[in-house]
Amino acid sequence: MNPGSAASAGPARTPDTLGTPEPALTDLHGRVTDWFTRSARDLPWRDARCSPWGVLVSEVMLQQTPVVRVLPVWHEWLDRWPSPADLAAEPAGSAVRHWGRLGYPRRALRLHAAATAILERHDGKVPSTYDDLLALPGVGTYTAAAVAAFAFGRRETVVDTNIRRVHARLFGGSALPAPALTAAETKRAVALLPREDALSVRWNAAVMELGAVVCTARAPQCDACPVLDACAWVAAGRPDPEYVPKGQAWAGTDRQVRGAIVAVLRHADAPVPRSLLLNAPVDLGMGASDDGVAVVLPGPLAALHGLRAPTEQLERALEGLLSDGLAEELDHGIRLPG
DNA sequence: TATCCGTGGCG
DNA sequence: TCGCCAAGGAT
Repeated sequence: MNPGSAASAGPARTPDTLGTPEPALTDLHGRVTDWFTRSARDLPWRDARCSPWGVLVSEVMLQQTPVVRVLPVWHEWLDRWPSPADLAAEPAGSAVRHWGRLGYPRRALRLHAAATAILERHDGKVPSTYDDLLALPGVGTYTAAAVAAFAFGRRETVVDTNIRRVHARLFGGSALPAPALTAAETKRAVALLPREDALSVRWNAAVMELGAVVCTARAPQCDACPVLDACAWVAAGRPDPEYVPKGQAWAGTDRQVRGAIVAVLRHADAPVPRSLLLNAPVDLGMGASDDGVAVVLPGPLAALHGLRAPTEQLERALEGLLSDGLAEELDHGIRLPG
């Protein structure tokens, strides 16, 4: 049961992948959490008064999006929708519109669906267990563990990209973790987790923070690291990464076109005619019409047509948005989902 | 499991 | 300048 008490001979050891004696592990816990106490960023979702809903919203917004860009949108959302019921009472398109430019707007859609599910299945209260959280739309293994831990104080094994990188360097001696999460990594994270609930929560938050501000991907600030002397990667002379991360293509992709279309819809106050999305108007003036059909801000529409995307791609991107529920088509045009 | 899904700042 | 990267999830 206790991962660290399985060894037979010699000092108590955590499992093979780690090989760190118990006292050394306790020392690491203390040094990293002490560092966290001293230098943690003051983020609103870390405030003790922040609701579980606020934590859930933050975790979804932070999926693949930096803290600095999340902050203003998070405040706007929590102001506007202080509870899951408040969001669920609105059309899904409202969530997408107020998502701003955080990217991956399907997350807004899923957050709205999660709010609805919370209302229907959990009496409007964010569930506190890993399994119940995992069942919510847009909540995967990371987010379920993070919310259970940070909003409810549960002992969960939280594994995000920051924690993976810290573990890879500190214990694995590698510059970067494997391309995809491995079973061995999860096992190691489980073995490292402090036994006591409150300490495990701080450990999760602290290692994540360490990866976010010190043990960063590109230019790690090793001089500020509380466990520099224990780092296997530094001890090995900071070897280069063992593989080349494949970059994310962008220019000319469907994603780029989808993003441009959603931007148009977000700024439109009425359904936008399909023809206006697919074909560049002869005169790019205001793109507006007279009898209440559509008024489109010129910026996003000009940006869309500025991509010079083939009509076929525009159509494919639009169909994708429609089938994903990020847009809906009415008789007179296309809009965010009502 | 590999791929798709946005956006913008930084080294 | 431009590729890399950011508290992932769903399929």
